[in-house]
Amino acid sequence: MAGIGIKDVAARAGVSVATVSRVLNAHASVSPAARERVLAAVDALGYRPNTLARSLRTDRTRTLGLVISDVLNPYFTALARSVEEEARALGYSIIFGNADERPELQDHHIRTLLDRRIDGLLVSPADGGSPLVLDAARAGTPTVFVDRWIPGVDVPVVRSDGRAAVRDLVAHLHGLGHRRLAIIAGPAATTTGSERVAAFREALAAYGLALPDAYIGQGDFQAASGRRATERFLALSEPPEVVFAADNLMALGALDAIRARGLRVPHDIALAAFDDIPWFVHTDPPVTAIAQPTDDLGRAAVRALTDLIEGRTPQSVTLPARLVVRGSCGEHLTTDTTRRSDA
Amino acid sequence: MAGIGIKDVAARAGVSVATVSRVLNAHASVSPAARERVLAAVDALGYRPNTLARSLRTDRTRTLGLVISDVLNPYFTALARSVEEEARALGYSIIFGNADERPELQDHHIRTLLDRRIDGLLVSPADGGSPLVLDAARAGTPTVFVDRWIPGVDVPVVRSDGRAAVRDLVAHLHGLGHRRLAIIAGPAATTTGSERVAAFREALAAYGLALPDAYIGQGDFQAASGRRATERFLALSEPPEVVFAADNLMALGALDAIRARGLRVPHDIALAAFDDIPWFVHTDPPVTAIAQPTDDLGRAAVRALTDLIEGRTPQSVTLPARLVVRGSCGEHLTTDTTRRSDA
DNA sequence: CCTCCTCGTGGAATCGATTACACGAGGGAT
DNA sequence: ATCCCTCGTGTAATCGATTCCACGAGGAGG
Repeated sequence: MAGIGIKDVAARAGVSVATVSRVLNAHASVSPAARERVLAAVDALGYRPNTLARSLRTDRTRTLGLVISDVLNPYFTALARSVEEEARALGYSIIFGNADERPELQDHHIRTLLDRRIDGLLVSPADGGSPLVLDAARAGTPTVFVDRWIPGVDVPVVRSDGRAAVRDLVAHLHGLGHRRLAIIAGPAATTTGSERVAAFREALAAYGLALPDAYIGQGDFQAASGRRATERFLALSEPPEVVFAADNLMALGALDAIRARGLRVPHDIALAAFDDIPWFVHTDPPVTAIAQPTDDLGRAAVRALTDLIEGRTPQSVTLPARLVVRGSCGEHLTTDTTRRSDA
Repeated sequence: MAGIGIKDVAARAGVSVATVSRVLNAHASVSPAARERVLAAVDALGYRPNTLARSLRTDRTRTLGLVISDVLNPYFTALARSVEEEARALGYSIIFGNADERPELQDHHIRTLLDRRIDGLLVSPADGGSPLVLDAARAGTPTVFVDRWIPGVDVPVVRSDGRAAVRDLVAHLHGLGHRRLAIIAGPAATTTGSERVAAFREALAAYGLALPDAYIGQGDFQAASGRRATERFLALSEPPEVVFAADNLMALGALDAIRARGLRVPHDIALAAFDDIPWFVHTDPPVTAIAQPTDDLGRAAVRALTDLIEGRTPQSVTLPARLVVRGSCGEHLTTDTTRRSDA
């Protein structure tokens, strides 16, 4: 029923299937007359090649898999969007998998992506040691890490370096008089989870400030964990003056917790976040954040992956993040650097 | 190289490929001994069936296509997440396409989804008359509309009805003394674009209020259009007292415009939005919004589609939306009905 | 005029699964 | 003992493309 095949086209055009295939793939030589008739037949029948059959034969799907950590996180959806856009421009399709920050769900998606014989894999690993990711990379599936990576795996990495921006942030906070600074970290098993803490600690050290364990909240990059960590901070006998959330969702959770406690930002406690999102302009108060060049990251990741697939030598890329000061840490000293929401 | 096939498994297990296939598909009768050896071989070789070949033969991919209007819109990502979750529970995979509210991009994705021979299509059409969607539905691809639909096409629709909630909203606004109410509409070509205006107009009529053309802003469900429409409202000689944005992104744009103008919500102008998102709790001020039961919509849509695919009779579903009052329209009278961000 | 190449073309193998059909062995009924 | 079913299994066709190889026609060069 729903089956117009290459044979039907061949019959209508009065040629063999080989010739039809050659026309469709701009292969070898085909006479203008035959090409004409084939194209006419394709058109008349509304023929579309069966990509399953094609891929089975050629062992290429022109499809990339992208496993993102959390679709509900605006940072990752922005990343996904730019990845898809660049891939489309390069003639590839993207199949997404949403790991929801759960390693087993990540593995599920990687498994089904590999089963679909994608040409390459783009991952921001939800944990440090997923055996499947490692297997995939070792087994020869072209793989690129984006945002997060797994140390010791020889795979290109596209990410942004937030250290300078974190230093700027700490300078800003110190300048406002804050001395007791806390962080809500991501999972230690993720690079972004541990690196941001390290960067924060280093930056504090430059001002002779320590980062006591009680001021390190353990989160999982999701809102609920940000709320829990913040509640714990607020219950301390000496609560921090500033909470720095390692991603935007945990910052949301922190706001929830602060609000539930009846406190005000920044008067009672200051807040800053990693990852900038359009809503931060309009929160109460506007949130000071570290912005990543999301679109560039997505583009670079796709380019690295297609380079790998097509036999060129891929480049790891590290782009700088930058601090965007708003009002959530106190007195707003600089000129307004807020972003428009469609920036 | 990267090719462990069913033949290899058969050879190692000392059986034919037919037997291997039967074991893997829990088909007909296989002796326990043979089954045992096959499973052992599968395990030892780390064999994974080639889904391309399988689908080519069986003409089923156990994959559904979901074309959403905009990945950057939290409403749609929440929908996508629940769709994927339910599909996974039912043994299906999802391939997403992001239309970015652009009909031609929507068609591109529908095209590639059909080329991939998905078993069914879930669409929230970006415009009213995409020929491809119609073709797909008519050509026999099981199709379900979600959120938005195209009138006159005989396809199940899963959506929510906001009329009651809009009436509640208008009652709330009227009760606060507002009389000049404006709306930022979505594209007229989308059902959600026109219906929300109609519901708003009806509700106003119940209070003897009119909806002049000048108070209908034409948006496209994206932030920039919300900003433009709001700027136009503010430039009127008699600006509205309330702006009701037909989706959350246009509400974001409206906030941008209001803020740029140096005005305050709700003191200078009130704001309400269709679609509730976690950030609305923390904006300045918290935004009164109409919440859709996103998770239920996603689940119902997948069930309707799989019913269609598997030969059961699918059900169209309409679920009610509900008003969530916060502070953005003025004096906060009711008890706090804000949502926690992980609700 | 004969040979040789090139060009356009078609036949058929192939990718890796599923599945209709055939077949032999074994058990129960008569 | 004979017949017939059932059960487990293998052989081979098939899905819809791509692509190697062979082949005939026609032009160029000797």
